[in-house]
Amino acid sequence: MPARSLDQIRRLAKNRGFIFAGSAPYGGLGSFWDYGPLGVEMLNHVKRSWWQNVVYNRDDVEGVDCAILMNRKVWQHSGHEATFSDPLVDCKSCRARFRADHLVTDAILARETEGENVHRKLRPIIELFPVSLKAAGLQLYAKLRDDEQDAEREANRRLREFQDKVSNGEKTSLDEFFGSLANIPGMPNVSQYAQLFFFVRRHPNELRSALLKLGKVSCPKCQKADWTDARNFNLMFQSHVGPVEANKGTEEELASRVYLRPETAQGIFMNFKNVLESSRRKVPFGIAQIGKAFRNEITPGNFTFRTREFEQMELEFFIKPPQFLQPGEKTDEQWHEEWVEQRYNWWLGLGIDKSRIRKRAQTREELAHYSKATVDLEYLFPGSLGFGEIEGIANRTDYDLSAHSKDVPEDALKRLKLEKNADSVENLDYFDQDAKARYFPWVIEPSCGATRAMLAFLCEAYNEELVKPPAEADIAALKTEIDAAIKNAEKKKKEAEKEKDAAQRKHDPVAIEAFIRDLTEATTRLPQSLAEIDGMLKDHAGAQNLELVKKLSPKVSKLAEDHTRLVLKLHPSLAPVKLAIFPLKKNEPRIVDEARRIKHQFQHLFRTVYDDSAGIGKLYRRQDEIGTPLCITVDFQTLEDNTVTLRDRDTMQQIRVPMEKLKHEVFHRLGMPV
RNA sequence: GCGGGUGUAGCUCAAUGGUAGAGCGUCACGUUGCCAACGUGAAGGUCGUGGGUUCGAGCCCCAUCACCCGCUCCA
Repeated sequence: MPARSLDQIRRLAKNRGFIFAGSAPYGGLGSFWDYGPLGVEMLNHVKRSWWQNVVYNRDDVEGVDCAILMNRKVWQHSGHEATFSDPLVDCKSCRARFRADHLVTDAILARETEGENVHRKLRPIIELFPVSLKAAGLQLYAKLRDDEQDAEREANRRLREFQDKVSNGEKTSLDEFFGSLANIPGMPNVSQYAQLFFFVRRHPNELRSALLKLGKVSCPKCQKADWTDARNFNLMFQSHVGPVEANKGTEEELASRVYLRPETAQGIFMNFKNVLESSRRKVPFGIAQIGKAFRNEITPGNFTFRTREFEQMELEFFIKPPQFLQPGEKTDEQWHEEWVEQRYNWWLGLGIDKSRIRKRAQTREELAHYSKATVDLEYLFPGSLGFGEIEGIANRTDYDLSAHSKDVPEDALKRLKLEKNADSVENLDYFDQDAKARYFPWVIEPSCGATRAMLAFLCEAYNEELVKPPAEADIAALKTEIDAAIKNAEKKKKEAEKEKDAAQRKHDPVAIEAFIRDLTEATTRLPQSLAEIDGMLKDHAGAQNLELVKKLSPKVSKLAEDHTRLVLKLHPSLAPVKLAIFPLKKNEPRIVDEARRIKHQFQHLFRTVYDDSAGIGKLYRRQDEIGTPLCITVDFQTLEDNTVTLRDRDTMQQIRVPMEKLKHEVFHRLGMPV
């Protein structure tokens, strides 16, 4: 059974030297993580395995490693500078800059407080103003979600119609839009302005721009109502090349500004021609790259799942556009499908269980405008995270290479919604000898997070196994205490239910109920579920602040620790340490010498450790915790017949292996070529 | 971003406003003939950080940071 919470993984990762919080002596820095001795080994293995899968094992892929900093124009023409999130607008009159969504919601609230149409349900929201403006929109959103999901869907549909009208220049107005919302069955009876809160927060810049204009929102600074279109604040980290002291936005500043790449892909596109010519490749072929990427995420979190600095493994696979295909050649759809399968199988091959990984085709609404189709691979992470994207395989058509080229046919520009590129001095196109045609290749892009992959593999490998059953009397006593804890929890639940004011509640009755249900169920599976219950008492949302649970928890922990082992069932190729060698008796020089000799024999091949600092049982458990697949123990018999015991991590079984067959046996079990 | 919660040794957690502790882990020595053995000893803390109240703060107040849970968001 894999990890139940990311907290377990975080603890193990810290204790054993996989992953540490960064800048610890200074209190850390939000969501930056350092990889320790074992972490760097494992991350390297993840990357090497990927490289093996997409580069070595194929005849049609080359690798590159590009600079993290690139000419700013790369990011302008890739679209990143313009379209990376938070919406900003400028006042054309006084050049002040504002968050578009804030402006709109501010204006709405101002009208509300002036007495226009304030509904009673809105009063508590208004009272929050101006401390938590957004909370107002969110509360309405929560209300919609809880009570009227159908209404929300219908409202969204009408909103899209409205947006289309605005962007097509058709005649419409806010009043008309809200009029159309009012007759949706189940729509909460709150004012138009409250509704607006909700929509402004969640919808795109076209709408925000339209609202600014239609709503006649005036500039807080100069009172004029003349706005630029809303555009997105970008999530790219900025830096400067060379010494610059100019103010932001000035010509001098812009001239030296660079961005830390938010994806590695653009470096590949920049080198399309270099690789093509230097490696004498023909389409179809691919270019792979592994490297760091940076995004100034608004909400990082969930351990290493979403961080501002992370590592990507990306492949851009260049193929013929559909119109040049000869009979029998693979279409873009077929290539896409093939890469989805290849990548999916990579995950399965490294031990991800089918029940926890899924392919999910993005819906048409989700697709980026250049993408024809995208399939996400999602892993079922523990706890609240749930299914999270670990890889996306996109069909990017000819968007990227066209976007960076100087001469692109008019019809293609129109189709791709691109402007003519006056900055580029090259055409990233390809002359196809067979088709006797010049074209911009299409691109299939499998893009995988290396650091996310490592997290998924850790979660998948995490196992707490019962190795020896506890005494029946201990189990019986434990059950009695659990019963008491459940009764106590039920009492707290009832107390919480009586308290009508949610803000005054000490407990969340829904969470407690789930906790009681889960705990009751797990208790029936004792003693197998011992470790599970231990974790539940510590991490379950409904277990927080329950007195008896707090008392029970250490007892369960003790019992669990005594009878379970923690083992990372990592695929051998991912395990940070492949082999550990122990002397059975550390005070016997002949045994110690022989163990060290064996370590020396293997250490140049892969990470190998020698350890004699504890009893043999503890030495095994230590290696189990970090996922070492094999342990070798040298004992007295070794001195007589030159054999050692080889112990398997997963089964804990040992066999005797003669020294001359040791290398063969180890290689075989590690899945390495003998 | 919002709401709730938690910050004390590497980890899990104790400690009426009055001398900072336990278990586990780590290290050293001894012992130990295969699955978290034992003995002795040691290291490790300005109690997340900064202010305030007080004769005195781990504990009370304010601020701030980090993390967790639930929403929200999401390359």
